[in-house]
Amino acid sequence: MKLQEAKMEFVQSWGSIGSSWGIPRSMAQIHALLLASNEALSTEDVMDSIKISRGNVNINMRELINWNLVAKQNKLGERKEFFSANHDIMAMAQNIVQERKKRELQPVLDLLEKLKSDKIQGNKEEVEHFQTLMTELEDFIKQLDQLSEIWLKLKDNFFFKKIIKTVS
Amino acid sequence: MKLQEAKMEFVQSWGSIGSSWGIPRSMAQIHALLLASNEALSTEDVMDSIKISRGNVNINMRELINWNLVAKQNKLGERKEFFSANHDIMAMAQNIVQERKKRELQPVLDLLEKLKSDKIQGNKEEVEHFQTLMTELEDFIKQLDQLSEIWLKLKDNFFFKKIIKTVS
DNA sequence: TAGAACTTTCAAAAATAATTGAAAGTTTAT
DNA sequence: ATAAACTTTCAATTATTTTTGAAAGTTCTA
Repeated sequence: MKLQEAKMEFVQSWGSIGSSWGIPRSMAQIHALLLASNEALSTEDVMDSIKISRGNVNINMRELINWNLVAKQNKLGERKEFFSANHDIMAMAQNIVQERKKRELQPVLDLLEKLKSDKIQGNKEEVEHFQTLMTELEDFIKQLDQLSEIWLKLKDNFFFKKIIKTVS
Repeated sequence: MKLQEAKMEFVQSWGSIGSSWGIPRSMAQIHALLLASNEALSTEDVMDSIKISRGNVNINMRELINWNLVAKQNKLGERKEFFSANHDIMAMAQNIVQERKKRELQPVLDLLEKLKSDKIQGNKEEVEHFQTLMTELEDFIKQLDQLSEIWLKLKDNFFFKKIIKTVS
């Protein structure tokens, strides 16, 4: 199998995976292409490789930059902009988690906060049931947060890793 | 604020949150409704509460049952089926994680496996770069797996919790 | 300051995903 | 066996999301 084919298969699959996690197919594909590429690519390189429009590359590249997954590069003597992925996979994952936490966990917390603080009127038992639910959901989300902290430690703390291994 | 309003606000929000995580809005809404409800509900109860069609309720309810988030119930003397959510939030989260792992992480692992095992032809340096990427992604996914194990422990092992607290 | 090289924007089009609803299927009671 | 009560299915419709591409905007060079 030629490298080019392998790369393209990877790009395709990463695209569909992203898609099922709520990340636009093109964004995931661009990311995969840059990850798999040794050197920085221009907008046109990307357009040609994955056959998508200029606008699409532009918009999704911006998003990847926002997520800190990709950075702009300049090549000496070239006017065009080039792009390269952050090749540290663990840092990459951290950024994705961070970003989704910010975008999608925060709204839940806000909602729960609001519904917990409001004085709710109704049948006592039912109100209690509802409020218990709100509290439990909040606890759960806090656990998720804690878990991502643990992961950070796990990632680069040898000592910590050992302890977990021992206890598990 | 009346309990009914609070519930409905929760149902709405849970719907949009689900939506942004790649879960159909109606499925998330039905789940929220059942979570917030003291007692089991019938298909018609759900149709009326969130104003969606019978078919929609049926299909999404089946999916919720597949995910082990909801169970069928029978009421004495009633012919209809009733549905109730699993009210243990942590178990619920576990099921969701499990389900997504199965559906979306497995395909990635299969892909990486395949691309790692194939003999890839091309410029040596580039091939190496590509293969390193594949290996790193695999490691990363394995870490995710490990993390979900740790979470299980964290959930119900007091001793473990303590240790983590100490080391963190 | 003109114009070439390049980037950004965004309304419209295309692709994808979710929902409807009525008909077909099933089960239960008499 | 029939009919009523209920559930399931799925082709067609509707809603949502993504992508396109051409025009507008920007920056650089001479």
